[in-house]
Amino acid sequence: MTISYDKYLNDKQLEAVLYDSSPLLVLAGAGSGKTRVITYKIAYLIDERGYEPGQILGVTFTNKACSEMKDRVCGLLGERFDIWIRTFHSTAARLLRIMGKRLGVSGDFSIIDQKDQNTLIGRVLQELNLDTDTYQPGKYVHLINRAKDRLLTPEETDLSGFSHDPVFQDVYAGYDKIMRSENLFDFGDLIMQLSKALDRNTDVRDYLRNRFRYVLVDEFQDTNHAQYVLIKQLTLPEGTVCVVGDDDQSIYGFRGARVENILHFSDDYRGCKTIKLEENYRSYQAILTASSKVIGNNPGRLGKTLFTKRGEGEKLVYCRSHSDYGEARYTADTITRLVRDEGYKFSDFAVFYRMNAQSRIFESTFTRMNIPYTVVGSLRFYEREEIKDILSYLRLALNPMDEVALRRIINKPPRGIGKKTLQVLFEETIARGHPFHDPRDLQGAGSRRKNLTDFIELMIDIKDMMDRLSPPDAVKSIYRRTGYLEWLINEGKDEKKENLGELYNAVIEFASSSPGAELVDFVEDLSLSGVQEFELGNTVHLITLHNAKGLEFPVVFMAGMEDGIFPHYLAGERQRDLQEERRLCYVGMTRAMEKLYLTAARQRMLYGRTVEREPSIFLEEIPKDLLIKKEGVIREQNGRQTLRFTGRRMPSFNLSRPDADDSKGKSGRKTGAGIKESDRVVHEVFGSGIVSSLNNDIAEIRFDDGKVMKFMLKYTPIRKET
DNA sequence: CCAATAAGTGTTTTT
DNA sequence: CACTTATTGG
Repeated sequence: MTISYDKYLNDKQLEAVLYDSSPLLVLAGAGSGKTRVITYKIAYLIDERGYEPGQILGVTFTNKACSEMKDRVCGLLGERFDIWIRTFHSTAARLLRIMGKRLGVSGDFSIIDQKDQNTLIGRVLQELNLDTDTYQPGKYVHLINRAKDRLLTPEETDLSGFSHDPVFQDVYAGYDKIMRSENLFDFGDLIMQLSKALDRNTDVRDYLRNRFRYVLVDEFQDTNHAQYVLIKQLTLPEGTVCVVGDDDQSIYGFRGARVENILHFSDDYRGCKTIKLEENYRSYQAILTASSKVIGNNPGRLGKTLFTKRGEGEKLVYCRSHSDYGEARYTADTITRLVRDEGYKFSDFAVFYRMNAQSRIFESTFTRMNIPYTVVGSLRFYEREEIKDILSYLRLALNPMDEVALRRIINKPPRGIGKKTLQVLFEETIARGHPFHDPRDLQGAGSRRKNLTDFIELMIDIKDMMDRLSPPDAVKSIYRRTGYLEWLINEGKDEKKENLGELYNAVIEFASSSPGAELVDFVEDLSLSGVQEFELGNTVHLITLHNAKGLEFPVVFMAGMEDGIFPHYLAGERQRDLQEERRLCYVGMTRAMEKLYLTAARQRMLYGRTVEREPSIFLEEIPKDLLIKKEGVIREQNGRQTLRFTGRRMPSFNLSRPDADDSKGKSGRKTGAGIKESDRVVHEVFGSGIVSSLNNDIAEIRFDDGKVMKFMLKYTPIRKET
């Protein structure tokens, strides 16, 4: 089958898809069809270059990006479960689990998150007799994570170049000792341990090089040193690799990302080819010009200039209100007006903010104004107490050395096991290097001993249930056997009870989407915060700027455009940090397709007190002739206070909507709408066919050449035949 | 051991 | 403000 790639890609995109005679660096500007290039490239490699699906590895950063890429590849190629499309961390975790034996690494580790790290560091500090006031656990968690990003182990002789903290090395060593003895991995370990293990076992490294013949890396500007080294280990010297990124969208420096990796790429991969994608299919020109001006204040950029053929579009609007409430009110009013007068749906809007705490005022205001909304990703599912608790039961059953999990749930629900009894258990088991449930060793504990033996029995039962029952049944049994569900009911914790229901649903979903998978795999997914996002429906999205990357919306509000919030005051002094804030601003602005509103408040409630705020410096960087300024003020009217906004409303140009008729299909948005069973359709790649069945958004299509394939309709580039 | 209450504290972004 | 930790009394 020959795909007519040139029909669906512009010249640069096409070049990037077809080029495979040396390593490839694609500098993809915002909205330039980056994901489209990656997915078509995968299709090209398989269809034209003789790669087996299983020989391709696609690496992304977030679970969201990962599932989108999976879906889009699925839309293009049908279901191909054997293509590895995973996040960095899940790739590493999976490889460690599969290859653990050959790598000399225990494959059944548990994964701990930052909160767990914090409590663990707390214990280390206690053991070292350091008081947690002067030596803050959080600081050491951060330092340890950054060290791991740079592949620095605690054995490193020269950590002085990394941190001058006098006790850092001791804390790191103490932390590492516990991690190893309890068989725990943090996020940094997943990458670092794998990389180090591949260095020690070059046979495995060579095996993997051969297995993953072509590697694609998305959001390359967000890779840290360790991740880049890992990529090099997997792809050098052959260099069958394609990395895609945008130095202007690097916003994860605070967790070790190095934009420099893009700059070094051509040094490490000699003869590498660079292709820039600068045509933007998302936004009107006014939005692009304004955001280009802002990002233009950053020095040392590789330099791209985005352009669009879509036309100038409307000016940006900046509204400064008297308070945070006024800001929310202005946003709500504008949304209501645009829905009423210009035919927008609620799902066309997004409100971006710098800190999660900013969402509250929007939530309450939107509720009052009857605007449906969804807060995206603020309290991640797995971070909820009850979810982590159940997860800890599973973790502990799988890894009896996992003291972090043990401490968490041993008395939840209350089992009469307090500090003293716990101490006895530790002294007799884990401290001696035994799993906690080794019954040989349980001597002390006096009258509380029964409580402990009961608990040990409980955990053995849980392990047994996990081995015997299907994942959903096992989880349900654990709810009951632990007494956890009953406890929640008795305590009247309805919401938590609901969440356990959701967790159960997620397990069912998991079991049906990957048949044969075990609870271990689910635990791993959950630990890496990979829970499927539920359908958002027709709602306004409230979302942090960081989470907004990769998304797009017809109308965007950027809230809290105030000095101290954005740029955030903690990013203040260092120029590096300010530049990252500016890139964050750029990312936010370039999410907008049609209308972009920037809002601020003169004063707002922050941490319990009201503070005065000046406008963000980024506002001054937007050309004046592209910005309409408004002011929200309180007016006394008939003794009542009302809110008014100065400045004229923008004239409604009623421009054609970008995705109204995207006949060239190059923007890759919005596909498969309104398709029914037995419709004749044209698939962008495979040509004409008929929909032979359709359920749950999965369409089976019988193509005219007799081929039958299944597609996820939401992302499949098809339309009705005309 | 545990639940309830009081005092205290530290505030970004996320795999 | 919201969340964590320390203290108290049962």
